[in-house]
Amino acid sequence: MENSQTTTPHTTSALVPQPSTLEGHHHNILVDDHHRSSSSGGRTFLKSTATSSSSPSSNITPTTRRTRHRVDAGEPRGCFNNYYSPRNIFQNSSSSPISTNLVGNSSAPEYYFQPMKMLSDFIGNSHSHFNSHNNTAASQLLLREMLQKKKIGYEDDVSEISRERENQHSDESIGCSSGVNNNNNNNNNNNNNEEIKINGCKKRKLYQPQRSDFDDDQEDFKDPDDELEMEYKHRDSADEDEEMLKSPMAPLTRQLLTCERKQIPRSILQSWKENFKSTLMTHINELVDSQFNVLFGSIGNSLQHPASNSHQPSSRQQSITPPPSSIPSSGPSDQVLNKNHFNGGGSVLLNENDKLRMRFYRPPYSSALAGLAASNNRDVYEDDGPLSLVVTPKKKRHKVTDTRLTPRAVSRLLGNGSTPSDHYMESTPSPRPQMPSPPTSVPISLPTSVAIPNPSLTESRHLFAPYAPLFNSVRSSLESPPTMIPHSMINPADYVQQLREISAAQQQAHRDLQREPVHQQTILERERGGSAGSADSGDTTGGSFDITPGVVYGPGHSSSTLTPMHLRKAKLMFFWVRYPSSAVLKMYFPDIKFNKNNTAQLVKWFSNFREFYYIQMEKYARQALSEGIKIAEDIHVSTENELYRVLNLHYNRNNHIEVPTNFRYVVEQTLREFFKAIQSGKDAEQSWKKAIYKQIIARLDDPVPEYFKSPNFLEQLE
DNA sequence: GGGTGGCCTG
DNA sequence: CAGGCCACCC
Repeated sequence: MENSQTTTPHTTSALVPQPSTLEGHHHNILVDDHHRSSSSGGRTFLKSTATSSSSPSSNITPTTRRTRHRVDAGEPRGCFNNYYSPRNIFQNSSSSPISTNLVGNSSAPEYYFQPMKMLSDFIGNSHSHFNSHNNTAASQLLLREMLQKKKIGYEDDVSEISRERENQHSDESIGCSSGVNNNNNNNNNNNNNEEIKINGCKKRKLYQPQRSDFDDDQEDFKDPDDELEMEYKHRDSADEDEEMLKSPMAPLTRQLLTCERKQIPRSILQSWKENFKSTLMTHINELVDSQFNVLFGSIGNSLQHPASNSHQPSSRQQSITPPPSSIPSSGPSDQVLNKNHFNGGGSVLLNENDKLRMRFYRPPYSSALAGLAASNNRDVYEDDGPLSLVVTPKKKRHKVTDTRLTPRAVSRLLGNGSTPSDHYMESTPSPRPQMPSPPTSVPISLPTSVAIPNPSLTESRHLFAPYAPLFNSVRSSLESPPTMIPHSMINPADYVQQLREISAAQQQAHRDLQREPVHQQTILERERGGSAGSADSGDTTGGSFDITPGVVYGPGHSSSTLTPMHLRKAKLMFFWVRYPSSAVLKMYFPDIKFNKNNTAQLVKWFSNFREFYYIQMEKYARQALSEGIKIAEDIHVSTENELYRVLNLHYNRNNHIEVPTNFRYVVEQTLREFFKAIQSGKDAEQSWKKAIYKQIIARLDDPVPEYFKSPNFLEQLE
């Protein structure tokens, strides 16, 4: 089939833009850019009215309004906008929280996430701790607790505090107003809403099960508040060992230390030890205090003392830290904070390992605290619709994955088995550069683009085990024995957490049961539990399941989690079907235990695939038109065409399979249809694409090969 | 009213 | 890719 069409090179090139051709036509090349930048091919509803877009001869009807005129869902007002561009394609990469996952995925697994829990424990413990020792006034306790929670919120983003302040500045008098008036630079209008709008979104996430705040944090490495992270890490790193040895969990601590020693220069450890004992508690207390003060400061001094007093029964530190204004309060911790203040500033104290960890490890503190604070605030301020300043933890997007880099590729990158500490590059959107992998024992991470599962990282190991050789290999080389010390504990910061957690384990029980790391058994039960168990209950505030969506106990066990591998598979399926029904999809993912959410997710994937597909179609159709093609039949798509390559790159990036020949035909037909529609000016109509979608494209679906149903298929994808 | 699919946005 | 929204369909 191809032959017939490709036989006439000149024709082909003329029709479907090919690189070489494009160069010749400067004009054409620009088309993309115009579209890209103006996001308009013709009508831009959003951005500009009559963008200068030089778009081809085709009319550009400046439809100024952005109102949705769609006659039919989806078939919009012909928006020519939003051509996908590399930028669009990669745009998320920088913000992808996935990077975190990588760590877990490759070898660090669930351990990695414990810090979050520990953090929560820590916090919780602190609370109870305080409370238990101060029964003086119930009211005070309550208030204190509230405050503390709030504080925690602040703490969450130490670095963000300033930001928060700016935002919430208006209400220094947090007391009553904090929850009400503040928070909202963003949500001024939302105060009245029952539902909390987060960044304009008030609905729960459909695909990403609601995750506890903690979990959320775990995943995201990338919070805006890097500084904060730095601060905490730093602070912690500066201190910790000895205390640990004396703690109840000494044995564990020792283990950790041992581990650490392997990585860290002795000298560093020594210094840590020396500093640790004297500073550990101080840091902790100060941390708490400073946060308290932040709150108190805004609320009023009157509360300050009681709080601080109640604080530490042991009264290790009574010092009252400076008011909010000087957030980084005085004291050791402050110094650290200041030092870290940034971008390298803190590096002074860091050795390579530290740095590494800093990248890999996301201190539970920040986000976790924020999350906790948020949740707590809800409790406390039940009546207040709006949440306190701290609240609105930004929703993190959990992109299932980016399969640009195959596991194999990763393994190649890994080479010796050490990790490509790609996190250094995590902000780089581009395809993973091959980084020499620093020999690190610490959290090993894979490039963010490596498939990491969705939220449910905790189970990544299990998830991938059956499928990806890569992961197995990685694990074999990198993964520690079962007894492996949690990576999370490697970082001194974690020690603190751990301490707190253990020492106060009992007290927190009431609160974070739901946050508990889910035991596999539990998970399994949940999954079996049917609807409830599945990540469905998105509504529930806690939606805890998402955390560990699906655990694969081994081949043959189904999971409710769609992994990057599944995504890859879905993309490949797109070569056959553009409009698969959910029923069909379910058939082809026998290893998935479907529920409402993951079904929707899968369907959404195809929707996204189509979107990309159609965007490309329109784009190239217009190019063809601009190149002077008069007859749709003159358009031929060969496997060499740029369009084809782009599509292949998108759906079959690593050439996992040979693209079915029919796909080329489908592409060609689609392109022609778009071309004809544009040529005839139909694109001026509201839903001009709809006809193409339904009458043409949807009918070109082919049956997906049976082998896609094979449980081994994913493995074959590597 | 639920399901579906497209558009827009991040 | 995901979230949200919306319009359509049944």
